[in-house]
Amino acid sequence: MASHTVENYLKALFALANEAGEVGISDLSDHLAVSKPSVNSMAKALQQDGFLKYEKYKPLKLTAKGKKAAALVVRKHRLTEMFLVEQMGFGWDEVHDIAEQVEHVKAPAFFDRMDELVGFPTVDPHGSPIPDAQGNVLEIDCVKLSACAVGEKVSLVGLSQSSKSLLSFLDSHGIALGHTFGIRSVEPFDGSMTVDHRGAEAQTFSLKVCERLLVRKEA
Amino acid sequence: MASHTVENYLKALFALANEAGEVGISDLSDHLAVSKPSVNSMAKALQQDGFLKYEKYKPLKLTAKGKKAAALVVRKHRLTEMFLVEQMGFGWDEVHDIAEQVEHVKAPAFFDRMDELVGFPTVDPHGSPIPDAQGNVLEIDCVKLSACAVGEKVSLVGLSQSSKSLLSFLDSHGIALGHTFGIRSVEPFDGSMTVDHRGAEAQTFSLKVCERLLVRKEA
DNA sequence: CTACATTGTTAGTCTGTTCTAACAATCGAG
DNA sequence: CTCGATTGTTAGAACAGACTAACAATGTAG
Repeated sequence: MASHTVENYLKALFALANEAGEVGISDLSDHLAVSKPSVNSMAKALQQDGFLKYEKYKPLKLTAKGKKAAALVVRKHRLTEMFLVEQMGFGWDEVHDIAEQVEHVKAPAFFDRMDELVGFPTVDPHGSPIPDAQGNVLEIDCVKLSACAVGEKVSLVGLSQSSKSLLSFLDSHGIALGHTFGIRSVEPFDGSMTVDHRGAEAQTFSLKVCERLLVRKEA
Repeated sequence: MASHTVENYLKALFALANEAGEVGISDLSDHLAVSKPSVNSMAKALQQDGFLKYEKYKPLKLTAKGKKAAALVVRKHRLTEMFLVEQMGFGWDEVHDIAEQVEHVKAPAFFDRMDELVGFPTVDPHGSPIPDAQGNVLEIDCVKLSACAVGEKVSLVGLSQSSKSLLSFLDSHGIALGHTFGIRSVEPFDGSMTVDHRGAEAQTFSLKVCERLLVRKEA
């Protein structure tokens, strides 16, 4: 199995490819807080091991093998988050850092048991999909709240780039996955949106917030 | 905090000191499956960091700081084992290897929560004491079964050097912590003992087994 | 189309942890 | 007390993963 470090590179590659498409050396360097030469030499190593297609000056591309390996790390991470919330009583804003550590444990039975104990979930506590044991990732049908129009009714299914500060923002506004919003108005100047939350009090979100909320349009 | 590797050295030092008193470079080398020169250089490093007192050709001695650090690693290991058995349904023979991995997680809250969820245990699933959060280890009042005499009644409180094979031996004989034994006879030739198990069927254990069973004499 | 900013690469070094080969100290049996 | 076995040490090298400094390629604004 891959080292702790390699697992982190794979996970980063996977995440960046999913949100940005193209992944450059600098992106990884920023994301992992590691120098560009370090990323460069790791890229060569990963290519050597067949995880990555790497050509000088070209964007980095995970191979099928790399994608699968990365998905399995993500699986361990997200199962752990789910377990921490459901079985251990942690808040959704506390689990990321712990899972970041636990995900490197090499003991399949440990994660299988977690999976079982939380009832084979398909999404983690932030609504992100949990890859299956073969490394397949289910695409979730959703759009950013910022891409919705006045009058639409939507429900919150996930977050893009959930950070501790976003999570506590949502907590403090009483917002959780599954809640519904009806879009009242969009401010043309700054893109902020006013919505009613669960059919009740109206709330206004900045564009920055709206870009992080992934919603599904209600029937 | 100490690296994965350093934690393993500390844990080994702690374990060896507890059963053998004196710890030599070779003991550690065997226990960790690492060459003697490696141990030698790590010994110097640990001394540098104040975990160890090291003098050429002298046995290794953990300092107070070293003992505490080691105890805290052991604490994480044993809490994890307890959690795996009590909350996750693993067998006592399955948890060592998983805990060996999980013990290196750096997230105090994670272990605190385990502690809470299993009710602040004082011993792990094999009867070994769990050091407290300050690194203090409670001594357990027990002797090897092999040190007991005919006619005594004892109860099993722990195991010394529990290995997978010892655990499955005990499982297959229906023996668990807390069970009582009455010593019927000791074979002078090979030291094997015949005992009655929980006041019922008689069983005979080899000396090797009797040296691994830690018992408390019943009132 | 050039010039500069961005991005990527090379070369060389450092730390942590490991190894082997060779040598030195210690200890126990006779 | 001495010899041989055990145990410990030194020296030297390897590998993974990271760094800085310096340089090269790329792409974009004017």
